[in-house]
Amino acid sequence: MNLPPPRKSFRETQFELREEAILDATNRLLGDKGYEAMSMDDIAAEVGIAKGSLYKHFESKEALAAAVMVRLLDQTRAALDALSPERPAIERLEGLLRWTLSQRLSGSVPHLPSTSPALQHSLLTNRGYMDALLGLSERIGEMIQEARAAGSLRATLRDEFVLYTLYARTCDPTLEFLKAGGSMSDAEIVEQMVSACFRGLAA
Amino acid sequence: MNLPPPRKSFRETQFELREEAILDATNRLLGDKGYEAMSMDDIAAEVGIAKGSLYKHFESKEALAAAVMVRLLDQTRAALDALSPERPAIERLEGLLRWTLSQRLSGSVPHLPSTSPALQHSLLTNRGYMDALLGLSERIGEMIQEARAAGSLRATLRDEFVLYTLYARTCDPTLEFLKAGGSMSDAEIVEQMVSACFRGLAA
DNA sequence: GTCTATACTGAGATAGAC
DNA sequence: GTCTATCTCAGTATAGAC
Repeated sequence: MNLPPPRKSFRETQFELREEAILDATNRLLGDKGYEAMSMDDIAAEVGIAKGSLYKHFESKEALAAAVMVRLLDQTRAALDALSPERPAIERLEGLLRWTLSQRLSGSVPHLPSTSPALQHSLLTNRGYMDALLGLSERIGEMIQEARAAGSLRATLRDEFVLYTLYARTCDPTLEFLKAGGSMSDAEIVEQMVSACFRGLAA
Repeated sequence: MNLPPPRKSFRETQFELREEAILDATNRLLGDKGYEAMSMDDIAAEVGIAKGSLYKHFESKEALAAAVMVRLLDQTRAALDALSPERPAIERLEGLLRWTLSQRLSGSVPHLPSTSPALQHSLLTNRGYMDALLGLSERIGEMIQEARAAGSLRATLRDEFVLYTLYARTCDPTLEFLKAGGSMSDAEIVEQMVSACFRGLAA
């Protein structure tokens, strides 16, 4: 029943490429300066277009930021599905954390908009964002329950606590401090974070 | 050689009381809405004075926020000194984390200004703040080395990683999500955070 | 659909009377 | 030192020409 995809005109392709470029630029700036410090002028300058043109693609700064977050959540879900399902759930959770931390260290925006209460609030009322977030959370939740059933998670910790903790690690300021310090490589930072998260600080 | 403290006039006392009230109000608003969302109008309204009067006490919004942070760091240092020095260092570190998390859940501002890149930057160039932060970090660093010597810390984790992680837990968004969820008491949240931080998510 | 130019608003900071 | 009123500026969003 699937129709063949309609052939896209040159103009349409150009339009979509530019839209991707806008999302990329916003992602960088958002990860770098945070939501409020990032102005629409900044984005326009980074992309190399006029500020007014941005509003032909996204109706507001909030909508633009939401689109970036949705794209990130979708990519994360894809990365999660790519993890080999034969491995134990606890290892898949570790793999997921490793992937999200690497993304963050490469300059991506954190998965949780913890740096901006204003953005946080607007996202909570955004349909597309909430769908993506709940969809991803459901998948992670299944893995948590699987790990729980296998006895791989500390019994005293609640499922929701585990879920939030995994999300929270992607916006942990420890990442930025260590990266700014410069004495550890990205790979080393990721390994220490994963290790501390799952096995704790104490020996 | 110490002179007796000069007797304070009624006016001076009133002035200092008001200044404390301003710091208290700012602390609440900062913990609640974050730095950028908190306007000087908000603070003035919360204290019950005119906005212009704020500037007779603090020369700018940044200076006011810095004063709040310095007060918090000093209180933390006092709380740390109050921990009984006979207990093992690792337990004192846990006690410190427990104290800072409780403060945060009671509405205080987090120890790290992770919610605002702008504030973060201005604080890094603020003499009083940096002195307080470095002083406190030095004390915590000593406890970390003591715990390290006792073999109580995971060998693969660097000292600086442990230090940053302890600071970072006070601005962990997991706290707010769990508190907003309402299914856990403050005490339970603190215990899960401390447990997960030192002993990890995995069983 | 992209540009330049501009309207509008919120918020930090200041002036001047009392 | 506190108030009211105002200045100033940055930044979101829109208008209108091409």
